[in-house]
Amino acid sequence: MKRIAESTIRRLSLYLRFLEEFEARGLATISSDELAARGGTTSAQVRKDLSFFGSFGKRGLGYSVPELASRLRKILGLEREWRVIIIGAGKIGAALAQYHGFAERGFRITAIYDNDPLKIGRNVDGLTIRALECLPTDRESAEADIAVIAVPARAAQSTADMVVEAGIHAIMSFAPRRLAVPEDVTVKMVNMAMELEGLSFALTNRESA
Amino acid sequence: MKRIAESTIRRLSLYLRFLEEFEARGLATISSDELAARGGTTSAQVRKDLSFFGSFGKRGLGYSVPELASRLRKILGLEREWRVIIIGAGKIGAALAQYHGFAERGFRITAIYDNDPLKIGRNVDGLTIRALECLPTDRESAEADIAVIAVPARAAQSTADMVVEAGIHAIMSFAPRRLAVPEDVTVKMVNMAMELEGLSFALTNRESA
DNA sequence: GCTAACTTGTGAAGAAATTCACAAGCCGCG
DNA sequence: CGCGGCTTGTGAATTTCTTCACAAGTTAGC
Repeated sequence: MKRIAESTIRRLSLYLRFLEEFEARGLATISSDELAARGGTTSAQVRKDLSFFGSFGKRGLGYSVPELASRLRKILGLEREWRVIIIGAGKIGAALAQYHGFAERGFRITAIYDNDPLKIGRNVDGLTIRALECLPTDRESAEADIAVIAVPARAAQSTADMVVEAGIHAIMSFAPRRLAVPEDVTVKMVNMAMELEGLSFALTNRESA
Repeated sequence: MKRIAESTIRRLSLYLRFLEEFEARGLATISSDELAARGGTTSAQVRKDLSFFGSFGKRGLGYSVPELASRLRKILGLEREWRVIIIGAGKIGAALAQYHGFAERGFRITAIYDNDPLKIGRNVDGLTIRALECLPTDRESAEADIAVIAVPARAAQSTADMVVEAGIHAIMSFAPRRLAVPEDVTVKMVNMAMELEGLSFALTNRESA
């Protein structure tokens, strides 16, 4: 299978959300044009994105909403539950642990770690913060699919090493730096401050302003 | 000025972080190669990114750390403070309001709104949650530079309309859908669940797995 | 002041992503 | 059953982004 662009996956994820809305409203079919309008893209883009995975539509008619939704869930791997551990119980880590939106989409948080003795043992939304040094031997981390790294930037690489050692193959990192990992480990960097800086740039460089 | 790619801006933002680290450590100069290594890119990419804005380096020597940092801050518009309002005091909105990391980078949260009577009047980290209907007349929203939209997806568009009406030109939205706005308004969509789905895809489609 | 070792800045080449454009297929109606 | 109106799927064209490669400039050492 050819390598799929990250932007394609991001869009598939978005299409799925629109389909879920349509599903809830009981609509039977949808055209690439309607999907595109909601996603802010073009119908050709929608069809091209889908074409990497097969042909799911009917010419002249469009796509069956429930069928396409189901196919996308399968493609994105959302038919199962994923177990997520959070490392770092600071502002970001704690906020994520308390945010229930992920569980609703099949990402269950199973443990949260920190290395601050003042935090260890405390409770965050039903989860007890554990000592980071327990990570290598914990059942939860051994069974986890995804690790969220929410530690200070300088500790990010050593944390990533630990996570890789524990056999986890997917990392979502909030630290603004590249993490060196084996190539069978996928890293996604997330950083809201950087997004805000993108807006700051846009505001600063507007025509008028 | 030629249109600058979003990916370029994102990288500039990242370079700036590395420069700040180097600055703190007192290093005087850095080469494009060193910046690239930390950012997971190539030296040519770093130089190309910078070249859109001028030439800041010295051949044979590299870049002056404090000077390049200062230039990047200027390019990104980070020499001033930006006023941010948050709309939606649910899980995400409240978490953002309590997260002090933004203020540290010059994004000061000046108000938070909700339309739930049960939430209005409550306090979140020193800010009183205000009624959404006050937004059009509030001084804070009139003076705000950036609006964070953290409301349910179905309310996102009407919220965006309100924000645009209030004269705000930059929106960070957590709702997974395209927002229709005038072209002098910049929208950035952020969605952690979609990022997680990207990891889910990667895990599902690994060679071995 | 000359040479050797570096590093930038940038056109040109190459790769990747997006858009175009149209043949092929489906449906409904008379 | 044939025609008209739609919509998909996909090669080709186009646009955008990244990488290459090298001239030009800088410093350090002798």
